[in-house]
Amino acid sequence: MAEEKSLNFIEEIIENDLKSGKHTHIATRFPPEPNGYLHLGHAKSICLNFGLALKYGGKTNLRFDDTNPVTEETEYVEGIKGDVKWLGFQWAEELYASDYFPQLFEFAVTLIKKGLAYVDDSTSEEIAAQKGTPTQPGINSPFRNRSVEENLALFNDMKAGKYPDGSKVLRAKIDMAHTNMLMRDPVLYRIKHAHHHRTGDTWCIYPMYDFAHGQSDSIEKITHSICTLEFVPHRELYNWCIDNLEIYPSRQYEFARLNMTYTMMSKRKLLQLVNEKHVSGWDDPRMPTLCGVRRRGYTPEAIREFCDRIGVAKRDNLIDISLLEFCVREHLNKIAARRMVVFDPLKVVITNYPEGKTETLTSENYPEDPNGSLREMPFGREIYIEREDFMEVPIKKYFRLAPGQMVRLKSAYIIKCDEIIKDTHGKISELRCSYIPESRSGNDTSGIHVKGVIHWVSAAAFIPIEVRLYDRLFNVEDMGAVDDDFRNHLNPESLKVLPTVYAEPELAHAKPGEHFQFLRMGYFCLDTDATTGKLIFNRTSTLRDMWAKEVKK
RNA sequence: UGUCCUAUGGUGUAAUGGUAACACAGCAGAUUUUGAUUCUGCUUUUCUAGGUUCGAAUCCUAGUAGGACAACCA
Repeated sequence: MAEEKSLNFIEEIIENDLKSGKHTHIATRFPPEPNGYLHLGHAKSICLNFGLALKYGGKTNLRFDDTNPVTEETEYVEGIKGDVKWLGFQWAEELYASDYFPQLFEFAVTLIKKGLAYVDDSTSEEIAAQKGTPTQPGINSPFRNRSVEENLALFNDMKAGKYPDGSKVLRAKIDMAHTNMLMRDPVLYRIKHAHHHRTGDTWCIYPMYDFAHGQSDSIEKITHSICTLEFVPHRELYNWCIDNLEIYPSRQYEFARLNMTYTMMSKRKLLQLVNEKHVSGWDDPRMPTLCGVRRRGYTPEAIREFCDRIGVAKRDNLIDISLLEFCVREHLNKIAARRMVVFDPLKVVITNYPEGKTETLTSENYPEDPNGSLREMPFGREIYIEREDFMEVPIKKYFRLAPGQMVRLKSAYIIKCDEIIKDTHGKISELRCSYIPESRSGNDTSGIHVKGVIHWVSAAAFIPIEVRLYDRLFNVEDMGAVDDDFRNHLNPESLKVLPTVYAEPELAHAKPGEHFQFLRMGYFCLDTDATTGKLIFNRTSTLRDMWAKEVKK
């Protein structure tokens, strides 16, 4: 029997609706506005909406909320579709709020005829002033009592393009003293003589979110319209429209959006980072965008697992980014092929290894898998090891290489450090070591046990590659709490490029989309900037590092 | 001096009137040809005050704290 997982509050609502017979099936939707790329916050919503339909045997539409032509572009539509697919979900139908413009126009006419909407000539400043404040009631617009006939004529003229932008709006006629600001005669339609990415120049009036979203849900017979908490006050208006239009009663439910430490999910601010070139683009591997984390090497499996673990509730949250990293490592540990790469090389000459001799050693690609494949690695008299893996004066508990000490070269031999060679500046330029011929991995008969195991590459056969090391984008834990400019908190060390590091030759065959673990260095993947002549790898994530913590103490 | 939403370890999420649990993080230890992985153990929790009840994290009331709402954005 499968372990019973407790339900989140939306699943509870759905199960009750199914049990009570209110619904026989469910329909959800994911409604992005095509004015930017999707980020991890959207991933939470995608996993929720698509996951619910999958779990309860319903369907999920992908609907673009494209009611504002001045900020929306086809480029974003394509990006969003690619991201949803990459995450692993398939929508039932690809739809656009703009498909409903004719229907939405008729809905507006219906409200006018019912005396529930009017054309207002007030300026946006005047309308704002009429609204009042959360603690003070608003006042009626002087145009509030126009006749149905006049409103109808005016609204048709708005549609016909007789008025310039901003000169008139259609407003709902509700209650300027309502405690909910959104119910104080909200704007339903505005004039924008702008080219729309789908409808072109057919329209010069566009519906507002509140007049498009609920009705679109209703048209598609969405049973559970799931959105984030900031739309809670909109629910009253959402229901008002549906009730007065007497259309299919979709219902809105709100959950808390995802917030994460050391990053930021505001699409507006992410766009600013892109435009001001603080990052290389929407898909910069430091960005919390889906295209960014994909380029960085995060897997859809890891992100889905993350979304599953963070849960769904109604209280504000700040998720520790280490949970995301945990999910990424958990998946990558299983699927990443192991390779050896030396970042900061220190030459080692094995003095008792015959000059001119080379041999081929094998090492496992997937050590977690007992039947995993092997790869071949050249070994010779001269190799490079990580400079960090040698200490002239070792600190306590250091069990790597030091004068007179032994260490194992991963999948090769045990070596002992005999001599240090320094350059004229006193910097260590080379190590002279001797190896134990009987200690070869696989048939070690030396009987010697060493605790330290380090990675290495052959000095005669390594290939140069570039690696890009990423760290958190911001150096403040809770970016939601900063009150000055968010750009003041960008982490200047979020990207470190190592143009030439030494990799084992097998890495030359790396293909886009493959994941690797560079032994002891982290998880990496080929960057999209890589060419056949120049291999560039992104560090997806570091490995957990208990030694670094030990050293700090 | 309004309306609405929310309050459980450091961070998240469960417990649906009946022994407060799980994950991440942190700390210790075991294993390890990656100081990784894996395994074991430990630290830490119901906002406050009343009330209902045999029994309250859960229900009620009040308070406190945090968040949302005054775009012709979504």
